[in-house]
Amino acid sequence: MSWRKEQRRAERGYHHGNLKEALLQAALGLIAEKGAAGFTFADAARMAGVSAAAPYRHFRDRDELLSSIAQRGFEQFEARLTAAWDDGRPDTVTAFERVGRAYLAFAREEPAFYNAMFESGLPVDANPALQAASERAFNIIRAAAERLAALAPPGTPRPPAMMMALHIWSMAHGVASLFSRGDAARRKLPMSPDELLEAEVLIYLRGLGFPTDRRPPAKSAEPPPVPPEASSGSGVPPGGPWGKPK
Amino acid sequence: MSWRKEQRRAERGYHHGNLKEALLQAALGLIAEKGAAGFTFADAARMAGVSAAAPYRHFRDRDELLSSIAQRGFEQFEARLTAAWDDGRPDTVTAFERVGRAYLAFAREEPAFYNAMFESGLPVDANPALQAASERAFNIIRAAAERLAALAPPGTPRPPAMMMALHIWSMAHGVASLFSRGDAARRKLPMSPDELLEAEVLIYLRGLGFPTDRRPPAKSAEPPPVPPEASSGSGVPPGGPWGKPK
DNA sequence: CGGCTCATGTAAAGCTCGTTCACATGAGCT
DNA sequence: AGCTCATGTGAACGAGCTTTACATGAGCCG
Repeated sequence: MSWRKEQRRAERGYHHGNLKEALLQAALGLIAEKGAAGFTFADAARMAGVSAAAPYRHFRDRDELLSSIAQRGFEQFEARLTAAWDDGRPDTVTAFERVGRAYLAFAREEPAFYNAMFESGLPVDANPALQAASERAFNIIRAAAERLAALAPPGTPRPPAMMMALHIWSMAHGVASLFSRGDAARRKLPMSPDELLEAEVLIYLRGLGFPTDRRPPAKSAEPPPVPPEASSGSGVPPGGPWGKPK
Repeated sequence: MSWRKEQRRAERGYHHGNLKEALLQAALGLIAEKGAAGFTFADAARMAGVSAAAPYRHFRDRDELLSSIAQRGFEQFEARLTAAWDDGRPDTVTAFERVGRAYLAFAREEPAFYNAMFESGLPVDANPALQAASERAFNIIRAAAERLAALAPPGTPRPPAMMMALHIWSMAHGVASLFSRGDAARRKLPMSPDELLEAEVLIYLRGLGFPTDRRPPAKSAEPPPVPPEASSGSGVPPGGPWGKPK
């Protein structure tokens, strides 16, 4: 069985040339397959065709590899959230919902990153760079919440943007971890995780007094038509975000 | 170092007498300390004062021990949620919020159980007993949501109880995993996880049209934390669930 | 070109863990 | 008293993590 390794060596020489990147890619694949817990340093080395000790030239230990992946994940996460937010276009509520969907999409499409970021149990605050990356990502949600809070219907107390951001984050994370990943996704649900989160966010926003059943006329003024129902007895618009009751 | 084991043996004889339970307790302690990932079968055996092979007389493998703990956790979880719900007394909304707090309290006070149940990555659907226990716990939330849904203000579409239950679950789980456990709890927040979740749930319920600023006249106590200044024009209570804006 | 140096890779070894196996012990029944 | 079987032991295997001493060769300097 040794000819395999010999051949690899023959193909690429004694030095790999790009081992660090190769290890990251290998780890990413392994984590996607078996989870951060199941991934092994040795496997990554094997996959890259080097000895088990080689990775230590590039990462202090297994945790540092995991950390690197998590950090990279937070960066991509931030990028995707930023793109989804698109600076609040075409209107704040629409963009806000798009951020929520982007959160779920990331969790679904990048299970390895998501796992390393949120489910690997590595101490986020141990690595300053990691913590910073994590905060940058959260700040997108926070900035969006800030804009949303500024739209609070007149006459109502303005909700703290930070609180809103934390709420939205917890909803997205809760839905993602419980229903949108791995075998958790196998739970039988009356609706898709995306729909579930969208409804949740909409109901929440309505609870804050935002008009959510209809979008403002796109381009112009944000401070939108407060739905007439808002002044009625219960303040609840007809037809819930979950669609029409059957 | 061997005198240690010898002495243990001398104290308790060849047979432990209650090894299964001792292992469960040991594992619980270890998981609380180092997480489900960090816990080792060997450590549990050591802690119980037996050889590394002894546990295999009581558990097929490490996963089965973890599974047992998770199951026990779900049972305690169910018990606590049931107690908190108290069949909806003194009123549905109050009881509902109490369930939310019980969720967080459990996550905080029983980190080992919570870890095994939700963060250990073990396949819930692999073990039927485990799955059943998990479902029983969820059914408490679901039953509570059912009752709450029945209270939907007249004239509004009744929200699907299942959806409400999933929403509440995701909020509680999201807050618990992000802010209420381990080093995640070290994130600096403008409010406690309990307050965060309570506000989140209240806003959500308000989004569904439930009156949340004041409880229905409970027969007994039910001290109103907020002065009853509720009578602005917009149908939105002044002073959000997050308290007074400063 | 020749030689030096240092980043990068290797092999071997020590440790822990999970797991299995053959064997030991003794509690409880007959 | 003797049997039996559940329960515990020790040794052993393979695998992973990590360190250490050594090997290789790419890039640089004269």
